[in-house]
Amino acid sequence: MTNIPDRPTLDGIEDRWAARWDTDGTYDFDATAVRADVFSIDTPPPTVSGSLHVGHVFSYTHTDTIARYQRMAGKSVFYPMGWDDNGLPTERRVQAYYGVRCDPSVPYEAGFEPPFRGDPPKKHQAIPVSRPNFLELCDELVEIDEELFERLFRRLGLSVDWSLKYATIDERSRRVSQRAFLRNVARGEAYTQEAPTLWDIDFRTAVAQAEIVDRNRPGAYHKIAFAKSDGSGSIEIDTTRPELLAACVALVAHPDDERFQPHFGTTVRVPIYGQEVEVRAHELAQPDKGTGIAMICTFGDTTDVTWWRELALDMRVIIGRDGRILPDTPAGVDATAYAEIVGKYPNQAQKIVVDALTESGELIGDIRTIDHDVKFYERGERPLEVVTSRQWYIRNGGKDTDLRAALVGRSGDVTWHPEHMRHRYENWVEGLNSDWLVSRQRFFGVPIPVWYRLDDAGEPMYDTPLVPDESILPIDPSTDVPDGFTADQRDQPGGFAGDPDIFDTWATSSLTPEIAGLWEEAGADLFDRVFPFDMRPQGHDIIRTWLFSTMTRSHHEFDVAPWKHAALSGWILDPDRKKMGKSTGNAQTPEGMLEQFGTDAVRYWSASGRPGVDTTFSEDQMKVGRKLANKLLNVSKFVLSVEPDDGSGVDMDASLALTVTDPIDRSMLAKLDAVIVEASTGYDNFDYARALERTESFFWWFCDNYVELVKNRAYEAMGPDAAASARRALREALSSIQRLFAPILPFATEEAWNWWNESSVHAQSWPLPVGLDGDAALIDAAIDALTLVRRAKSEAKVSQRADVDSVTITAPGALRAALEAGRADLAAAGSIAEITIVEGGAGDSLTCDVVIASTGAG
RNA sequence: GGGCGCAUAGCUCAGUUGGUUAGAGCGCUGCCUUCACACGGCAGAGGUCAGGGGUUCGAAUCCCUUUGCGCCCACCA
Repeated sequence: MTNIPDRPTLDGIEDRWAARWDTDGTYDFDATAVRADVFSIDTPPPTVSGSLHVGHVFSYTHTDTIARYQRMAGKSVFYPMGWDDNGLPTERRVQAYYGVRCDPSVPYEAGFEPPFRGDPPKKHQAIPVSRPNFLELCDELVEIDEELFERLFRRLGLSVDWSLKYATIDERSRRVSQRAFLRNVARGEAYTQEAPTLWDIDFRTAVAQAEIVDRNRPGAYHKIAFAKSDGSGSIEIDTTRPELLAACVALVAHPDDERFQPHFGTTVRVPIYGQEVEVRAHELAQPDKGTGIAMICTFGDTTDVTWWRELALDMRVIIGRDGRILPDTPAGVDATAYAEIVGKYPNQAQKIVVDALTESGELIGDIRTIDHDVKFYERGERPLEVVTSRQWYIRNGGKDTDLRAALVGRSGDVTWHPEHMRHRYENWVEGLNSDWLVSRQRFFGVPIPVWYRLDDAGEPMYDTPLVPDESILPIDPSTDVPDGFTADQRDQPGGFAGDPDIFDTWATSSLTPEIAGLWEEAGADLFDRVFPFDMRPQGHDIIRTWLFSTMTRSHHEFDVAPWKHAALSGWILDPDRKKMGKSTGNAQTPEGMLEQFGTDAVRYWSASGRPGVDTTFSEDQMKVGRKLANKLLNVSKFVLSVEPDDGSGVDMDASLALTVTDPIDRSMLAKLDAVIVEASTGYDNFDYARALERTESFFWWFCDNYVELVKNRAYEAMGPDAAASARRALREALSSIQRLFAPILPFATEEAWNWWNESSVHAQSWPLPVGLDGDAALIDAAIDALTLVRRAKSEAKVSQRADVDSVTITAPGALRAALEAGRADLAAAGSIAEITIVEGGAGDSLTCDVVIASTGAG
């Protein structure tokens, strides 16, 4: 029955069992299961640019433990994997990998060969390639990356059903993304608008509020005098951006500020450039900032946008989409002065303007350097500018208090793990101030599936976009032609034009439940079996992006939250408690860690990080995990090496209650029952760490105490019935222990399980309490006594095997019965010739007087 | 400025409705090559539970407060 190696080992078990699970389909989803029998997971699709890092291993392990538990608890687990491969990260990686850049004006070249495949030299000048060629290279590279990712995730033992794979750029994702968007358009939840937006000048694309981060940068206050137009003196303002003087359209102070009330409605002359601008009043102006009066430029920051809109000001645009000063002189601005800064970047223009101000005497006092926060695109390298452009938006409550309140309320549809993460979501939604900008002026992404009629002047008619029928999705409006038009009408007056933009990656990944669940896909009946999903696992850093955007789409489309539970993972911290960075040591790459410690050891470390809690990277914890996995193999070997019914004549198929007769064994099983309940409760609450802690704690106690105590009896030192009780209890406990550890240590448990079983441990049912009427506390007395005997031997510096002539245990009455029950086991475990139990002491404390045999004491 | 979290042994962390003497692992010290395991076992040392105040018969746990650390958001002329 058993097939136990002489020397159990963890080496090589990953490859062996991962391959076996794959061929056996151990983790296949049962697509016929009804909703009530399904546990569905909205797996985070990792960005496939670059490489996987320790954080991936950490958080994906958390999800996998829950998936494995739910599977064993009887659910058909829908656990797909997706790759987030569309969008800017891939474009950047393609540029760096092949040494190219996308230039839509370049014609397509069939059979194009990039100058490099990996690691172009640093000084290499990127060569321009056509958009279709660029997209081909994107497809090529993501395929390479995705293979790498899949290999690592398999090595990590994720119990994913790999047949449920998707990529956010694949045809299905494009179709789902476009379908959902078109429905948003039809219901008025998506709209297009020309407006000032934050703009990255390097990537030349608009960015959304959720992708903006503050970075602290040095800046400087410049005090500048604006002469009153009527010659009655001047007004001084402080600005950090003097280079925008040419874009100045007004000054603004608070309406209650008595210093400036006399000036409201009057005009001043802008230094150097000469345009006349009005002094205005607005509550957003802060009397205690700078000189209390600010210049408004179109546009220096988002406050300027607010003032420009609410005060109905003129526009003087000077910064272009590439971040350089535009060639055309704005109205009212001195052309000669303006020519000095044309074509410069803002920092270059600033020097020129400051020099001119210094020369003219309009720069007052010294420039005062400061550190201040500046808005950046989270992937960007230069500060964002505000640029006016036409963009698509999806309503998310940023401009609509009712919708905002509804989306805040959706938080209540979800159980958060840990609970306090709810606040992150609610705070973010409550603080929104704009709708969700979903269009991007980039290349590798899902095309926005609309066209525009062109009027007789060739101008697009944006208010009435032409939309495709859902049945032909996905489309690419740059090559597909709308109904009622012919290809030669493209970009012709009276014809049509395709929308040139793509969706931001979040606009597609906000639909992962719909993509993975085959929402509205032809012939599929999956969606109703999995939606709303049971679980959304993700990092807490992307609550404002992925979690919120998924919620928004589901709210619009289904009027329900897309999942029942949100499980938020923490960060990985360096051992010095700083953010995990590049460090030395091969163990800090996922591959190196898995190689050095073994998968189960790394998973053990991951699972010891409690949900939502930042966790220190700890090789020590991985060593402990390896020790645990090793111990599991060895104790399994021991338990299984004691044949269950070896010549005893005892019926091992009889009920547990009939075979397990010894109160000590029943006591152990009662403890195990409690652990099973606690571990199950932990997993039910998405707290794998608690389940692990309870299981592990019991396991070490089981090995160190119970096994040592009953070992001799199991060897049949006290007769067949006594042995049968111990053997049966040992096997019962082993079976439960292997299953309890299976979600955390899938490889070691599978290895040991297969020594005595035919099928995978991961296909077994989750252990249930056996419910024998054992007294969990009973065994503690015997173990306390055993510990005292061990201590006596340790202090006498003799072997634990040394013979003991006699032990006199002094214990209060309440414990004496318990000691009697364990008396024989204790004598055998401690090699004790004679045990005397006498009345004494109080509570549950006992003392031992140990007389070690003189012979053999050394 | 608003919100959230954290603070327990040298280190990493448990300690779920308040309940005897605050636990584990690592590290450290000593002992034991023992018939599951030397990738081992046994034992030991080590803590004013961040500080202060309060509630209670009883507080690491509940309340108030101070300090320190971290995160999110807002403001950024």
